[in-house]
Amino acid sequence: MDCNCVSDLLLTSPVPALWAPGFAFPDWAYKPESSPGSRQIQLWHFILELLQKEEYQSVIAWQGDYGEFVIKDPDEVARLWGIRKCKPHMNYDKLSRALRYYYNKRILHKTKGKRFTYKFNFSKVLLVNYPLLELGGAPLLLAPCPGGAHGPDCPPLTPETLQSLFSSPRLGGPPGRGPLFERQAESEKLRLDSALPFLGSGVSGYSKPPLLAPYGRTPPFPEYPWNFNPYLSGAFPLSSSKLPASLYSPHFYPNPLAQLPAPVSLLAAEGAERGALGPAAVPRLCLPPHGAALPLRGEGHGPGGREREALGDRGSSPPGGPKEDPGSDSELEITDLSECSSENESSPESLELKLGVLEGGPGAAGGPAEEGKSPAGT
DNA sequence: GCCGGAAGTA
DNA sequence: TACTTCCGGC
Repeated sequence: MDCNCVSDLLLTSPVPALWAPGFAFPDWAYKPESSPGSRQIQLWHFILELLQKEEYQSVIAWQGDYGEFVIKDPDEVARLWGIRKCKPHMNYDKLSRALRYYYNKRILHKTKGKRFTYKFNFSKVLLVNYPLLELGGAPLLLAPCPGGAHGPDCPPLTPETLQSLFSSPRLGGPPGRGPLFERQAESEKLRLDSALPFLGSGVSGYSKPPLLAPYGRTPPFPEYPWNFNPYLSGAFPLSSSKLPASLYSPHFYPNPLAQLPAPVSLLAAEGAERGALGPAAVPRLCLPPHGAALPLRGEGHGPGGREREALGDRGSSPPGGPKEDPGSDSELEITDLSECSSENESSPESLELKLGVLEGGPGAAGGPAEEGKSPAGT
């Protein structure tokens, strides 16, 4: 059965890189065709998309530790996921089951004690998709740290370094050549998991930076090193709309899996995943230290809410309203499950959801999130 | 709410 | 393969 949902629209949209503390997901992370093992949108991609969109702040948002997010409105997230997948009967129970399958894959894990709160294992996400950063000929990565140092001895990769890897300050530079490509020295190696403590198992010695005042999508930029706010939607030092095109060019993000011997890629991913292999067994990604501190982060975002019939009451604007979003970087549109085939027995009028600014921005169509939702709680 | 087994689906 | 659906148990 065909599903003629709007997912295609959404998925082929140029979604900008989104945040990770000190790291931005390249746009391939949001493309179904980049989804490992599947041509369809994967749930974690979808979650990232929502997290990236400002208009869904009241539905799902980054919170707590790096990589951690809270589903403020489980029903709404489930509804959106159902729309995307043409599963009108989707609910949070089912969605959460899918999320739980990510536990074993180490893509996600649950933040215990916090309702509706999960945490991304970015190392897995990254390495599965991008096990080896092929640096246009520059020998890179997956090599032992200088001096044979491994593990804790390996200089950590700082957010700044990661930032530099995926941003291109040289706006006039040759396309497809970010700072990463300027690093030619063999000693320049990248090691993701030591620098991004939220990566890996989720258990690390990383101590949380001081909390900031309640954060919003308007970041207190000065508070962040390299102008980076992990809580900004699509947080990136530069507004995504201002990011150099080269940042998203396929040249900049070749698919290493297509270029590398499978064993190497697999080993990298596997090593990062398990973290159990000895250092000699698993090539590590290393880069020299930059000495930059981890970005501070904000906290204290107000609770969202959840009270909505699965496909019924939608409505108004999210708290703060889906404002005009002239700078919106994606052209997402979720319209109607009626376009789904057989499975969709919902009333056509029950679903009309606009994401992003396909035409006139989210405000034009009314955001999916509602006003005055009560805090999630049951 | 959360977990994970089991069976089914595309 | 990546969920979806259902469900018993905690």
